[in-house]
Amino acid sequence: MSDNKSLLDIRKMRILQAIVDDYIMTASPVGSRTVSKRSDMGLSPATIRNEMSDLTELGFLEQPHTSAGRVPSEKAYRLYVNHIMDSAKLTDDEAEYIKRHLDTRVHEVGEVIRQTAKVLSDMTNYTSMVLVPQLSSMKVKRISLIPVSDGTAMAVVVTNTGVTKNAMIRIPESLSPEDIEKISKLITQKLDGHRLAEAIESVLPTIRAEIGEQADAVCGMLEDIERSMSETDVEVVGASNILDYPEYSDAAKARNFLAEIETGDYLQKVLTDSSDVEMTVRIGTENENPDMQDCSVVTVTYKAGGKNIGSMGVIGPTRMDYGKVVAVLKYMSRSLSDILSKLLK
Amino acid sequence: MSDNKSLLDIRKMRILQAIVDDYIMTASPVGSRTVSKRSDMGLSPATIRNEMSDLTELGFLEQPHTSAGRVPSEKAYRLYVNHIMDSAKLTDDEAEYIKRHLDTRVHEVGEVIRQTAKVLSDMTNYTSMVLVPQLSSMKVKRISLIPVSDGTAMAVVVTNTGVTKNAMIRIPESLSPEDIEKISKLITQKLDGHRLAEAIESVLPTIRAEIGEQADAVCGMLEDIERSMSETDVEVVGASNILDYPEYSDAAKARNFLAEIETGDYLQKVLTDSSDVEMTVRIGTENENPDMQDCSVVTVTYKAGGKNIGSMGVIGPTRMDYGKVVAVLKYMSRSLSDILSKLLK
DNA sequence: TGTTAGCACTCGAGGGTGTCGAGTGCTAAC
DNA sequence: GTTAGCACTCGACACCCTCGAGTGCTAACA
Repeated sequence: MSDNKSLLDIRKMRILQAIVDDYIMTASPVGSRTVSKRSDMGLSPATIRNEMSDLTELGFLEQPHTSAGRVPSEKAYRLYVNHIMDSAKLTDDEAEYIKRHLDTRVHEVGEVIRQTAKVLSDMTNYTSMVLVPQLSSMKVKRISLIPVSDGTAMAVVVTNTGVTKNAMIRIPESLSPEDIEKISKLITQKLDGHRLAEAIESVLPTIRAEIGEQADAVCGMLEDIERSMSETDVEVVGASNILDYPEYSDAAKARNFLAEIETGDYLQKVLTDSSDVEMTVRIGTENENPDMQDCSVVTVTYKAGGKNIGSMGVIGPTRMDYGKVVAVLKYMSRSLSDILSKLLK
Repeated sequence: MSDNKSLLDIRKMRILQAIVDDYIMTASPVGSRTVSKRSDMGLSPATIRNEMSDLTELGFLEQPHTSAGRVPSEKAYRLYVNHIMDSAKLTDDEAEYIKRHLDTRVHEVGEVIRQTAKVLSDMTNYTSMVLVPQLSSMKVKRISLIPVSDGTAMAVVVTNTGVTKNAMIRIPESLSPEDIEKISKLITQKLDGHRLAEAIESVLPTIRAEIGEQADAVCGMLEDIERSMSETDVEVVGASNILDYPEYSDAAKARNFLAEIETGDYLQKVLTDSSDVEMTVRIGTENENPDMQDCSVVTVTYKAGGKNIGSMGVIGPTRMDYGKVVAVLKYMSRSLSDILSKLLK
């Protein structure tokens, strides 16, 4: 892939960039005349045509039909993202906008995540998604069990970073509220400072030793808790934005896209798969999901206390403004990381 | 409005019904020939035409242009819903489908609500919404406070019906976990069996008397809790279904509609406004929201233990299949009420 | 050798025209 | 009161034409 760069001389690169830039703005095929005028390289359309012909042969451009302009191929976007795109700086206005709308006084993680998704979508006018920080990687500080009715209780897990999550779990009907409180204290004490998944295995024997008879019940409860803790939540905003782009003016296509967004399965998969890579860009068919193969997904991670705890991303047409999206995402990643680091102490 | 019935003789009614039925299916203007054939009244198209002309004059039909068929007006839908529509029975298959997909073994309210919304949307192919049972009308059984970090705690409210809700609240930094536990027990004891809103007023003085110094803090906490308990959650499923209907083939229109659905504000308003009326139907411009004025919203309430605790509804084009929607909603209302009544004991 | 002007060619978009068919309203006859 | 007949309307659709943007090729130029 990095061969691409050496394959193309500077001029071809500049022409390709001009074409991609133009196509990103207009969504209609770009002709040699336009490139000649727009790119201040002082070349005539004829020359540009020759170069464009080469670029087409090399697979960077595609021709919808003989006498239309050229359209960038996925390969071109890939090259653009990897080598050409000058990771645009945000304008002062944009940075200002983000600052103003990410309310740092908010004291709840969920609220911060929602705000982040909103800002991300508003800034880019694409669909945004933010993975809610995942507990499984954090250390447990407290697990509280609250009796709800005979047979069910709510478990609230608090991590050392202050992120919380709760789950309804089934409990043996025989347990009294007092029993539950006892168990609650016991498991908090045993799990404190451990990661939930690994702690369960190492700690269970101890628990079993201490409270013989109810051990099985506790064991089941911990498994319930672990299961629901490992469920990931995604905050999605701006799904309807996709209808602003002509590539989705076909109702059936838009429908498939939106239905996929609505279930969230693919988004969740992308975000969790990308949650340890600082930045990923999936262009068109690089998405496994068929309904997503003419859009692109860009993700970045965010941290708290120097450690990756989640990721977020933007979904738009393949012809998205990669420069802006990357700039916004990087900036937002830093902002969110700062806020969370403070919030979670 | 009920005059309408007397205004129209039986034959006009039957013709109108035939037109509405046909238009609901096809979404294209209905001509006299079609009515003549479809409705087995043995009348020639010419006769039908005379009647249709009258119906147009009376405001029940509209003519897109001179030589198209007629389209039902909102007034016609209103009449249809109020008087004509035979509140269709579900087919056995449909009832079976609902039974199969509403898993009665699920033991968590939230999950039941999500399932309900899903089934509702799948059955009708419109957008569905279900209001999560509201706590404010229920009696508190327990309020647990769980320390999360200095300055914040999570409050979990459990009602006598077993519905739970939690909220992050701010607490004075000076409170130790032990203090919090004490307060937690105190307010549970004081509020047990009362409705949250009214209890706060009546109980606060007692609390104030018992724990002088921290009373203000507790007071603030209770207000925080009350505020977030009165927030209503709505589960929405099938927003993208609207793109299946030609009336939303215009991207801009679809966009507005979906954006409105996405914020959920209007849906929430409709559901809460309707949460004490067994069934409501809002047709077209009967919706206050401009973006919703060419769709209809039908809602029903659901109960637990004989008492209304929430509502749910379906949103679709004005030309929706009211008969089916009403039948499904009524059936689902009973099903959900049954499930919740058992679940919440 | 790289660049450019010129030119014939292609093809979609858009506008105009004509036909077709569904539908109407009116009138007169049953 | 119902119906057949008829002239009329109007959108949908197919067809044709023109226009313009764009191409590829060739030959001339620096």
